[in-house]
Amino acid sequence: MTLADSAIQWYDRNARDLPWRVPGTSAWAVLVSEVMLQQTPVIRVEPAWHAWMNRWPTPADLAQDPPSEAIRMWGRLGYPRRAMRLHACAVALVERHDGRVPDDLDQLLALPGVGTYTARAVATFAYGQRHPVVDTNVRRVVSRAVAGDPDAGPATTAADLTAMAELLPEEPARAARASIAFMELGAIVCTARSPRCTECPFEQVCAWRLSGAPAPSGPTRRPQRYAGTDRQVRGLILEVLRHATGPVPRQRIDVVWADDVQRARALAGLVTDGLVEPLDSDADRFVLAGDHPPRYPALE
DNA sequence: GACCCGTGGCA
DNA sequence: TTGCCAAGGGT
Repeated sequence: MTLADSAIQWYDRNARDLPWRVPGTSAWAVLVSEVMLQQTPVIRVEPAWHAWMNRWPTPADLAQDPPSEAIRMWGRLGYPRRAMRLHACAVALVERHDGRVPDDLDQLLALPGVGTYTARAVATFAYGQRHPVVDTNVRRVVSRAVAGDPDAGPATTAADLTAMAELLPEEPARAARASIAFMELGAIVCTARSPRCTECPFEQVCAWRLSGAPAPSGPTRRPQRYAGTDRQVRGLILEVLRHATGPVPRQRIDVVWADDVQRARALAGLVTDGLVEPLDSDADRFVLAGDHPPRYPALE
């Protein structure tokens, strides 16, 4: 039995019940789930995904609202640039693809916020095509089971895709199932910390396990700080703007962080990224992108 | 390839 | 308590 076979067998008995896996889920719904799942845990994505799909069932629905609404709906999922790109993606789908999600890999890749992983995930899970789909889970599982390494090193896209391609069954539907099975395995059994090897279908064949499951050696990747970074300051500023019902005076932003230089840099970054817009030329009021106050009809 | 981009939960 | 980590993408 191949690795893919045993992974699929395990998946059939142990897969989580996730709403975007329900047969018949639209490609748009799959795409939204994939973008939300970029660096955000399933447990936090699930309610947000339901709310999002309920409000914007199709790309056209989202494209009709301003980016600010997408940023607000994004809530505290983190990396709000993803919300903005998902909105831009909806606009692109309307403009270039008649409001539908394309099934072509290159067309998917050309969409805002859609990279190597997400394009392949949509083509595979929404359209049943045969592509290697490699995320952090797959890289870890393959790294351990096949290469015998405790952890995958830095992502090397081409090599990762090649490695996974060799494990895929020929039949597309079964290849897709193998990919989701590897991902699920990495998510709930072959975890980064304290893997549950006794529950793993690869227990008897895993190269890492067979070599005694050595701990990772040498320096791992450098830790990601958060406290005190620009990211924290950006988060605090955006938090204020998300809850605002109108233009926010600079004074209300000034109070979220004491360091003038860092605060100004963070705000400028948000503007550069297109998440925030200065409302006036002297930049003393701010809004979320596209969130302009009503104007006097006489001026229109 | 290195670095930047949020947020929260858990060991 | 705090470091680690979570279905990446863009520059």
